[in-house]
Amino acid sequence: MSKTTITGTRSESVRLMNQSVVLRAVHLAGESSRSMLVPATGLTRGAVGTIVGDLVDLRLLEEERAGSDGSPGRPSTLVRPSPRAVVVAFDIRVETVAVGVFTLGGHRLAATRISRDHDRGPEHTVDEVATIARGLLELLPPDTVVHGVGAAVAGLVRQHDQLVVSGPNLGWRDVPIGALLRDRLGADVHVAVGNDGDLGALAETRRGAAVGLADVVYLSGEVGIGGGVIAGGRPLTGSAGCSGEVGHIPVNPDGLPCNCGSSGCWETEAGDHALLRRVGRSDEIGTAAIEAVVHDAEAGDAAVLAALDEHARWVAFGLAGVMNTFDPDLVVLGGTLARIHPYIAEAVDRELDRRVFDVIRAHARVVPSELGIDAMLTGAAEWAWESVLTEPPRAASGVAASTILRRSA
Amino acid sequence: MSKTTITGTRSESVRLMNQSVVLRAVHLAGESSRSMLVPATGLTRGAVGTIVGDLVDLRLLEEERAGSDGSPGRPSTLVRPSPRAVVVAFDIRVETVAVGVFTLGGHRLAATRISRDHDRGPEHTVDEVATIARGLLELLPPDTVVHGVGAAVAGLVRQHDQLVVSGPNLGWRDVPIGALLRDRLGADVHVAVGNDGDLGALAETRRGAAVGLADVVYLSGEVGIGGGVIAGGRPLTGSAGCSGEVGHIPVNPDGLPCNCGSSGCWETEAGDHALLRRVGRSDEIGTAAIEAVVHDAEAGDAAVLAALDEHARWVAFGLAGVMNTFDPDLVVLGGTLARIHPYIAEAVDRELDRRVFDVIRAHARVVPSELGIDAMLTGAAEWAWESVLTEPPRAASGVAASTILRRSA
DNA sequence: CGGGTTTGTCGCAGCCTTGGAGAAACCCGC
DNA sequence: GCGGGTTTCTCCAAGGCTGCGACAAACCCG
Repeated sequence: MSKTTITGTRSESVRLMNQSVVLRAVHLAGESSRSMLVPATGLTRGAVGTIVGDLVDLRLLEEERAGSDGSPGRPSTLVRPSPRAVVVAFDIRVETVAVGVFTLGGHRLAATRISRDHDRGPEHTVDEVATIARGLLELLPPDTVVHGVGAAVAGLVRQHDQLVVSGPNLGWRDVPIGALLRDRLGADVHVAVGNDGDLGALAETRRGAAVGLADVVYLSGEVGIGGGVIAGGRPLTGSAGCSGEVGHIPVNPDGLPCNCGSSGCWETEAGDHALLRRVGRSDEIGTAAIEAVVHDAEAGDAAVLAALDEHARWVAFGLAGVMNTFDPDLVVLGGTLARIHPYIAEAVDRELDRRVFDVIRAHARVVPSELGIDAMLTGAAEWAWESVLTEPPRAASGVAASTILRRSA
Repeated sequence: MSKTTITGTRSESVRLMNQSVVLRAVHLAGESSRSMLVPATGLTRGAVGTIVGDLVDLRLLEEERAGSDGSPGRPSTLVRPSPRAVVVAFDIRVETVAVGVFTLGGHRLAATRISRDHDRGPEHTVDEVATIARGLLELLPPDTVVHGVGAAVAGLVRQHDQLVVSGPNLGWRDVPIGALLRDRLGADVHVAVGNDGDLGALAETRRGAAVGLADVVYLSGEVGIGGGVIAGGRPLTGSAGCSGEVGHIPVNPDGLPCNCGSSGCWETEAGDHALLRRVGRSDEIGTAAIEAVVHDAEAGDAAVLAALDEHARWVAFGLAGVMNTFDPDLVVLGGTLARIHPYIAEAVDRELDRRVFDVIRAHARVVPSELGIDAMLTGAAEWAWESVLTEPPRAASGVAASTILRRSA
């Protein structure tokens, strides 16, 4: 049960907060100059100077004397994320798994995606991704420091013990994914696990279609419909960290049974299965089947287009509820919803015009994802960085990449 | 469009934040001792001492040397909210309007509720409530200071201009309620306006069934179904301040038209009209009609009980979506939903067991409101205090009650 | 009257800000 | 091409504010 607590600020935490603010600013904006950080953080030149110094000492940032940029005045020192400070990100979804290494600032140094073996358990999946991660780390300079591990999982993640409580589409149940990854990569590495929808939302607000926006809803449609919400600039977590499961809003009293145990959930009407059902291909599954539908739509197949129109109405039916609930700046559609967006956008908009409050509709746009399939992986990296971003001195407990290589060998 | 900004902490703002923390602690806990405030705020004795001194100077708190309380040691100085520091709260709903005066700490000094004249416009309503407020203030000591005005309105409130954009059940549209109240009470008084559901949620987390909980959903069923959400300890606002309209989640593709322009909204299936329709009394409206239904249920009327059972399924149908969306600690039912709770609780629970994820269901309870009809008024007071709680020095710009009496005469 | 507890006060350390000196680049006029 | 003026940035020392810790005093109880 989550409780609210209020805590006073002690003077030592002022420095901590300002380190966090400066580091976050560089992380979000990428390479900056000291003088750009002054207005961005609201601190003075002096404070920025010492704090950047701290962060350089922690090997999180690098400074470089800049050459002239053509403008008058002395050029400001450049500040950039260190390319030796990285996190490892995992994206574990139904059909594929992906591994990536990301620097502070969100630059992707390397990434691999492979198809997932459905028949074997979570341990096998963890072994596989850990092996890939090792392979990626081997290619990096030996002084690279891993500051954390992030994992996006297509299932409900209970935050306090990082347990995948339920991943119906993965076939997982009560999988201690956080502990498994930690065991496989070294007990002292910091692991952050999140729901795929939540991390997709995080990624799109940091690196994608919703950069800088405070109220964002992300919808991923892979097999089911996952959701993630950024509210007031912060990820919505809920009591156990399981919020944002908008795919399981009941929308059809006469609907089909859902994997979750309920029936008539939004994802049973607006997910992949529903789409394939509507085009009369209930026996097919997976990305290939969806691609075939998109291909036929592109070719102008009237039956498919009609099915997409019907599908759009269901997408909008649920989306209207989500928008009236959250009053977002932006709704980002990922996965299948992004893929079919061109063919459903008009019908969705029409339905939303009718069902969403005018005040909300007036400013809320619905756009396809910018990050596409990489949203979750990017989000996992952002999630992994979060711990260092809030408390930069933790960077001191980062683990040398070489240590992880020895451990997992 | 809401944007995220990050700002560094300057040393002067530390004091501000700590004043806010101490004041908030006293506001929430009521009379405390200095020594109790030390663990509650995480500050040291010295800091608490000087900060309490500041707040006493601002006439927000009072100190009193305590007598012995039986425990060993020197009794700690008592700290309590000043009974002279008040806010005025308004609750404007469909059938009635209410006015109250609340001290810091949430104590209600006086309150009045009258029925609302449906046929006259918002200006008339504002005149009426302002007159009542004047009457209540006249009864208070002349050195009373009004630190703000809060209003709960049964409609969508756009925060940036405090406009009631849409209050279909009130018959209001684009009413500048904030400006009207300010004009009527004096231009220098701080006015905070909020949606009734949002303020109900605030009230229940501060003074009602959800005290101290971080993730709470409040549902008010008067004519429609209003909602309010506290997420991560903070009220969910959304981009324009119009979030939490869960009553307008579409739940029935074949549903009836809704006042909002859509159809099949949750409130068309779980609101008062739907209940009366199910018991075959579509021609009746209002609290009296609902009371009659409750009376018949109490008497064991089989048809009414069956209708309530059907109603319960619709209540749970929408509620399941809300719970999967927010993963709350607690759902608080207000208004009609609280009134009929005894007759629907079992059926609602059964349906939720089936439709809500187990992890969420395991900790989320559904309870009737503790504050009842006063929830919105209490929430309006809390909302009014919010500005002073965040920045205590603003108390210096409170307005003497006598000034308001002169102004509005 | 002694033990235990709480409070107030004082010096110390940490953090940020201010303001001035100095450095580095640009522009312009000679 | 060169030097002065301008702009912008960095660095440094002084100053103010804050919270922290330790001590002594105040207070209650047995």
